[in-house]
This record gives sequence, structure tokens and C-alpha cells, in this order.
Amino acid sequence: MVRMTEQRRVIYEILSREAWHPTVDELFLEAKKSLPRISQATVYRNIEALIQDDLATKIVGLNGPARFEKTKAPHAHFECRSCGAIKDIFIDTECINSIMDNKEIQQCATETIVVKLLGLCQVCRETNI
Amino acid sequence: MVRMTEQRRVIYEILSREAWHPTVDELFLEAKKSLPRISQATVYRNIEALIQDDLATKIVGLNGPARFEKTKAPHAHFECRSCGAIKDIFIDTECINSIMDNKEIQQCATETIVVKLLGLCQVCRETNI
DNA sequence: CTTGCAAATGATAACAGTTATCGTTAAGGT
DNA sequence: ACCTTAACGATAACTGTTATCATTTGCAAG
Repeated sequence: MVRMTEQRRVIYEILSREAWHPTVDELFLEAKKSLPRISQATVYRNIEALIQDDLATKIVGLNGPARFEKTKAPHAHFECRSCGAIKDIFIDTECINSIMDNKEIQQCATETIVVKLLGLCQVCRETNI
Repeated sequence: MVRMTEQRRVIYEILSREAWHPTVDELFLEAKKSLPRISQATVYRNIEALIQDDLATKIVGLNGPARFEKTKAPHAHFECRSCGAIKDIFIDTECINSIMDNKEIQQCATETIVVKLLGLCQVCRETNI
């Protein structure tokens, strides 16, 4: 049976911060502030459990470690191809619906749609020139 | 200066097969059939070079190794959340355009849009029940 | 030709991110 | 208070990828 432990509660609370798409390392460092003895393995385990319960979502980028976010209403992600930062983009539900209105997609038993925009974030545009 | 070597030519030829989204391992095993002495490092190097030349595209899944495809007209991918298999989905250009018609996206200097559908492929649906 | 040079290769070590293992801790029920 | 068992912390093992380096290859100038 699954317990809502202090560790999981803390990880979920960190994940719930706005505009925050932390990696496991970032979650770990944040969690240590309130739970100094927490292990990185615990972060991996609990983020996985939160995903199973559909409270968290995994975001994979082209490079680097996975990022995570609190599960929320469907939206898109802008991913910086240089630093990997993620920014939420709220796109019109109409757009999603029009994509899903496709015979091939419906035949495939699609459960989730992921829309990602790739480019250079403003920070990298300003520093990398 | 960059040479179009025999190894790169073979890797690109393998990548060009229809409905084929191989991993580095799969490319390596295929390439060995015509170049028995090829090294896995060469596959990594050449796939990277093909990506730089925009002849190949990297596809990252939720788990497992990256997959690759020959660069072609914009399309979507169906990804099986169980086996990681990729299937090309040809969606209406209208849908892409309607997503890109978004102030936030345009401000972000978006270069590429990736649309992914997640679900269980037919093989996994039939075997994993 | 053959010599010289730069780029690419093959082999393999190193690295990063993640998952598995295992002995210990602690929460919740009886 | 005790018992059971899920979860924990520490760390080893594993997987996918990148870096290193000595060797080979292909082109070009002599």
C-alpha cells in the first residue's frame, strides 16, 4: 500500500511552485532544505510514484536530465535547445482539438498529446552571441 | 573540413528507409552488415554530423535510447509508452499553423515545433493485456 | 608516385543519469 | 508495546552517451 510520506509531500510541494520545471537534482537540493537527510533515490522513487498517481508529469528534452512538473491542464512547452530550460505556453484548446481530429491519431489509441516548441531562450540569445 | 565518408553514407542510407526510427544500436547493427569493422562511436559521431547538416533528426522518448529519422516535411510522432516504438503521423499543416499563430510562441523565437502523441501501440495492446 | 597533413576511424575509458539492491527506519494497525 | 511492511538512505550497478587517443585514410602539394 502507498503512503503519503513527509518526503513525498515535500517533493510535491516543491513541484507545485509556479513556472518551475525542476530536474531530480534540483528537487533533491530543494528538498534537502527541509529534509536534510533525504536521499536522491527517494526523489527518484517519489517522483515516479507521483507520476503513477498522475500528480506529476515527466518532460524529456533533447539533452540533459529529465524535468518534471505538477500535472495541470494541457499546455505546450517551449524548450531552449541550449540550456534546456522549459517555459509553459498556453495554447488554444481549439488547436489541440484540431490535431486530435485525425483518423490516424484516433486509431492509435492516443492517450496524451505533447506539443513542444524548440528554440533559443532569451537568456541564451543574450549571452551566447 | 567535413568529408562524406563511406561510414556516413551507409548510416544515412539506413536512416532513409521508410517507417524506420532506429536507435544508435540498431543503426550500428545494420551498418555492420556492410561495414563489419565499424565502431559504435562512429555511429554516434556521424548521426551527430547528419543532425548538424539537418539531414537527420533526433527523437527523444520518455524512456530508453534516442531514436533518429531522416529529416523530412513536418509531421507528428506517435510514441508507444510501453515499447518506445515511433510511428509517423501526418497531420494537417493547418493545425501546425494554428498553433504557431500565437503571440507567446512567436516571442519565444521558436525554430521547431514537435507534436507527439503518446499511447500504447497495437503490438503492446495485444501482448500486454 | 610518395610524402605530409588533417580529418575520420575504431577501441575503449570516462561520464551522466537512472534504476536496483539491501540493510535499516518508522508508520499504522492490532 | 509489538508486528508487519512500505518507504527510506546509502550505494552499487547499469545504460546511454561523450571524450580520449593512437591509428588509418583520403586528398593535395611537391
